[in-house]
Amino acid sequence: MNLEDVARLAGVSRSTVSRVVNGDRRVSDAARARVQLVIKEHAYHPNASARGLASRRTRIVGLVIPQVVIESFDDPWFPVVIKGALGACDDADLSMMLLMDRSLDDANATGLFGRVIHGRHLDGVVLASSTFDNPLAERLHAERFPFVLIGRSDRENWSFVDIDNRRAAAEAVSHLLGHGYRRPAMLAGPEVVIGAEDRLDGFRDAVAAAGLDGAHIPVRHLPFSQRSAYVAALDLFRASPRPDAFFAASDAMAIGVLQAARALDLRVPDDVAVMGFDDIEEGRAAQLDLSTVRQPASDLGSRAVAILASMIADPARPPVHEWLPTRLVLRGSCGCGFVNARMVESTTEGKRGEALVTQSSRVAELVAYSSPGG
Amino acid sequence: MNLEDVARLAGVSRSTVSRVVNGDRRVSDAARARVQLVIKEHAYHPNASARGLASRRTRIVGLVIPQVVIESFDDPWFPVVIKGALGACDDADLSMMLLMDRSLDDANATGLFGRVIHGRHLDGVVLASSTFDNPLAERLHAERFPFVLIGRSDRENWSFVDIDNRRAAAEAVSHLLGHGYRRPAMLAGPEVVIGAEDRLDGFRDAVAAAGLDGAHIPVRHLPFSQRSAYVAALDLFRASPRPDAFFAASDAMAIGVLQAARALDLRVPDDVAVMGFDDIEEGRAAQLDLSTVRQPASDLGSRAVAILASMIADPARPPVHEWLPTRLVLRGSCGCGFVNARMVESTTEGKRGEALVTQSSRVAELVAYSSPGG
DNA sequence: ACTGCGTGTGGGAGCGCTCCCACAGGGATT
DNA sequence: AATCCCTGTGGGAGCGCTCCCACACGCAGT
Repeated sequence: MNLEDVARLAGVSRSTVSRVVNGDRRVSDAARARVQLVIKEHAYHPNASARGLASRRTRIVGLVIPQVVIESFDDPWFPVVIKGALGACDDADLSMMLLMDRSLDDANATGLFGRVIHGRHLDGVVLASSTFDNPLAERLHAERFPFVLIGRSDRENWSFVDIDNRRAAAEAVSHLLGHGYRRPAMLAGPEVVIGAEDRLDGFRDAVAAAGLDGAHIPVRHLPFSQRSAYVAALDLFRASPRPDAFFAASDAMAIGVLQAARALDLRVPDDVAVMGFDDIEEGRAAQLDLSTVRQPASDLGSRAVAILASMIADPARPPVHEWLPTRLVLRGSCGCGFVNARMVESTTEGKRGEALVTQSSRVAELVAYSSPGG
Repeated sequence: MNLEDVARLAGVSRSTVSRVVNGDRRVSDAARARVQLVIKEHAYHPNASARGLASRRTRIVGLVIPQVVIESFDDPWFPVVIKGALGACDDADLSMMLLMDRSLDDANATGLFGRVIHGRHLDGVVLASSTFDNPLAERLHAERFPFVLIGRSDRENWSFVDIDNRRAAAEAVSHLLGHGYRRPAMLAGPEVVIGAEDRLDGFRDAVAAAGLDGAHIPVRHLPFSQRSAYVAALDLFRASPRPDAFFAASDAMAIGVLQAARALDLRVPDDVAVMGFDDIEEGRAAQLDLSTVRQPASDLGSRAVAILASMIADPARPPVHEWLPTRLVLRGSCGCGFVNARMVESTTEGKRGEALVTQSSRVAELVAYSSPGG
């Protein structure tokens, strides 16, 4: 069953069928009705390859998974991004191809870069790897291949979606320090990841704003995993002076800190307070009572795809920089529970008013707080 | 840059270039060398759409994510399957498209089934949804579209890869009951999932083998999530008689049981023993000390793709039923820790000697065990 | 009547491959 | 010397679409 067959059965030309299939309005109602009937009765579906060949559009977009994520797939952040991206693809009538970073690194012809990008398998890609050094994006840009980053970039003409990591982190840490803790420590992510460094900068902003001397504050750069954080926290807990508040760059890491605290019989938040980042499902378990920063991982994926779709539709489109809102979620581990404060939530809007989701900000109503540490 | 251009530059015909590109051996060394040089110098890559149109092969396979998984993406099992599948695609020079189950359910022409399957976007699909009722597989089979299931099926002519859930579960529960617990309970998965029911059957096998009366043993059908298990376990702990051993159909559920035990100040494994299934990364954290059944999730994904690739290459190929090995991983929560037994591991080979991975079986050396429950 | 324009329709020429068939030339077989 | 096969090569005919151009037709403006 192909276009020609449908045309014959409907008593029209190939062109007319093509117009009906592609939603061209310049078709008479009578012809359209006949064609649609034939299409439905014979379950006709246009051949993707033929379409791709003729139109130079495959309607497939790629989602590139960074090597870091593939290695430790226990980070629940990425699956949620995938889910969001997949939903947006569905809405835009696109298909989504999953690609591994390393396949694209390959400078040779044999790698996926050649086969997939040069072979015009895809119309564009979403890159979830927002590292400072990004040779893949560099190359895509050089070849004028449409792409969107998840995670900001300094390059003005690259499109991205991101959250304001620095501001969100600063806000969270300011809240943490507001409970009176004086010896904060940070478990930061890998140094090459922009978002991780932004969270560290936000941490430093808050530390400075609290009037603490940043010079002696411990900061550890680690993979985004529970295990690495567990080990690092154990180590820091044995140091002197012992930290009384931890800011972790991800919830998985924060859970590692909680485990380390439990292993050493330290009470949370009495002996040590913990603030995470992400608001993953596991962290929401009642017993952990983990305070954290909620980020819209699913929206990050879906907005990236939506922007990519618009770039593909209009290559002349100027680059888009979209900031999504985060939200401080206060449970007990930051000290709110300890001081018997009322559970509060406050909100960080997306930067520069570009936020798509707007949420009303509830003012914190802390009943009282005291300094547990020193 | 296309085939024709390469041919002209190399001084050969289009056909010869095509042969070189596709690894046809019937080309002289001289001609091959010249063509390869031109290809390399001009970074030529065959156009995927044109190839697909002419050869009726896209070299893209789909991985269908079940609706259940997409909804609760906190189950770390599936990302690992994806990772394995992606690796196998890379090896076989295939691309992988991610699809949602619901898109395919759509009986209408507009759904992905029409666009992707009928539109010949794909050469085949891997279905990770191994439910008893599987209309999607039914339809694919009816249309002679290549597919492989992850999870067994009763249909003889459908290919699948799976683990022997029943035997692995029976072995795990037998071990658990071997420590002397007399009031086991099971937190089973959703009733529609074949693998979940197999684990339940294995549980019942072990219960019967231990001479216990299965009639009064609590079994709860739940989603594969930590939270649902937490709630169910709390409930069961309040019943009388209180269970003294839990078998959970997944590690996430087992962790929910551990949390419930902690919430009620029950000691593990003194007051209650717990056995999980999956051996996910989180479950390996030292403090949880969770005994479980390790399953090769990554291999499940990669083998499914490999089998699919062979089916695509040879459509006449008889269906493949492949069983991968599991392994009982004994930590403390099953009672081994409690009774001060030596840490042991034993192995379940894949059924019928079809196992790809063979591991030597270490004989359990339990020093002693006693019945904590009564 | 001639021109102009907007709408609906048809047909040709690709898009860049693969696959089949034809055929040249050299060596082995009759 | 004629025949056969085997290897290496070239060219034609698609694959099933999209896109462009041509053109018929009706209706207003001159």
